[in-house]
Amino acid sequence: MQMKTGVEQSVYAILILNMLPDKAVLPGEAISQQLGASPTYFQKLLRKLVSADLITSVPGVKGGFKLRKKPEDIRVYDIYLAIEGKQSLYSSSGVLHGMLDLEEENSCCLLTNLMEEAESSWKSVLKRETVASLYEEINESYPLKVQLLQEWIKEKMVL
Amino acid sequence: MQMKTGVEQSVYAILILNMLPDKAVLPGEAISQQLGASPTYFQKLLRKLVSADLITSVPGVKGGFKLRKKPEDIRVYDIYLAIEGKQSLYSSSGVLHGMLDLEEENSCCLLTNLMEEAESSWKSVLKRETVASLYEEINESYPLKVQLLQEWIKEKMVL
DNA sequence: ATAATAAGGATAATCATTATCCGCTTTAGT
DNA sequence: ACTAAAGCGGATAATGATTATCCTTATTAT
Repeated sequence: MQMKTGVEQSVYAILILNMLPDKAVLPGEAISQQLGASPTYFQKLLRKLVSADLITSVPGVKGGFKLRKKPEDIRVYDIYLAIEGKQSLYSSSGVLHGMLDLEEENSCCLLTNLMEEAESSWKSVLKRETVASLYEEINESYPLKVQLLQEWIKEKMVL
Repeated sequence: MQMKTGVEQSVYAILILNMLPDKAVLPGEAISQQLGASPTYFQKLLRKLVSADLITSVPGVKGGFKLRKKPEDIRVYDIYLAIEGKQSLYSSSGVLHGMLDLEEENSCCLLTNLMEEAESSWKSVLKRETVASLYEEINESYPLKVQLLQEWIKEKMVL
């Protein structure tokens, strides 16, 4: 039971896009290189972020990606959800049914309630932090490195 | 990102063992049949529960498994931990490092803190419920079915 | 001694995740 | 209009974790 690495990559990808000037756009390949991710698969991740309305894509020769929302309005949870999907961490396999030989009607499952509560507790923490607050943190911790990243972005961005 | 089905099976296995009279023991194969689980793989799960000191095993011709602790002292979390292991839900792949070209020293990772907090929030819910409370619930919901299960246990148990 | 059971290792089957490839569409620049 | 650079979407392969099976050994009641 491990979170997909795609979530981590997506969060940092969005942090990079957050540093992009307005109207500018960054090609997916540039981002994947900076993150050390597989370019082709990383494009699939970006697609999911687009589908989730977190970023927008511009096709064509000067195309690329940029944020769709303000960083304060993108929660880590949104990114998690975009990549992992809405499927819950636990899904009953009906073991209780077999064990007690239950009728179809009463399909309740002891564990399901508890697990749902646990999951929503987990999610609520992910909902607290936004891209804006992450960027603040990272900028306070490594202002110099962020500066360098800014310059790299200016090289690679288009428009 | 899905919890192993082994967690669900283990929880219900332990609920069955909880209904076992003192000194009695239940063969692993009987349990797996009742749960509709693969017998050989289910034995592996039982081994993990033994290693975690949640149940004890008795080898030999009248052998089987029984609870090691009182049901009030077995939390759902203990079972989860026994099966899933202590590995956390999120583990950083060092994407941030590559992105900012960080030195080894400052190996902190933005996301790791948040994810750890989320995970401990998730776990704290699993720590609330015990086998005893689960048994109460199930017995209140399906007293008749539990009765039937009791009888089945009396047939299958040994010692 | 035999039979039933757990223990443990090796290995296979299955499934989700990650990765690659290819053909298509869109658009800026010439 | 043509070309090149980018995103889009489908098919498919590679990888890795989970689940499942098999076989051999150890333990113990009869």
